[in-house]
Amino acid sequence: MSARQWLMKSEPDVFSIDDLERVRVSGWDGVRNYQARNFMRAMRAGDEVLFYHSNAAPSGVAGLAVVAREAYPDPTQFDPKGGHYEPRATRAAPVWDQVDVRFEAKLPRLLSLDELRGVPALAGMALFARSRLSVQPVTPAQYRTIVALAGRGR
DNA sequence: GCCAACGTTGGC
DNA sequence: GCCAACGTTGGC
Repeated sequence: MSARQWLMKSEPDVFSIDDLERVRVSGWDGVRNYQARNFMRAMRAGDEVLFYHSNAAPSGVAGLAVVAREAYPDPTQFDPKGGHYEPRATRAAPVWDQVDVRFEAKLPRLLSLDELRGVPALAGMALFARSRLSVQPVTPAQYRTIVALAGRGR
């Protein structure tokens, strides 16, 4: 089966596309929403990811990544001193998963949420209707549209 | 920093 | 199982 496409949000103050470029591969830890977790569980190695900067000025799609490792337990859920501790989780029965993503590219320019909202081909994106969902599927057509937009300029 | 939207928790 | 209270996300 060919790769599928996703959008994943990160606050650039915490972890940006530039950080991913530096480290090349990173675990996508800290997701604490069931729907987002379930989407990560559905990811397969090689799936394509739009790296979205949230809580930014402006927010928008900043780069491309690829799923490098499929879902496995997020280690931060076991750390009582960390901000992502999950008291219900045990090693035998973890609650939260993460995937690893590999840096692919920075887009030639950031595609802001505001600009994406104005693109008719993207009208159905979960990004607009489900603004709080930090991991979400993207259709191949939406993915292609965004990559093409980034290369074309405004 | 504010606050609306919305997901989660917990009392009943 | 309902739903009010609470906490978090994320745009602005």
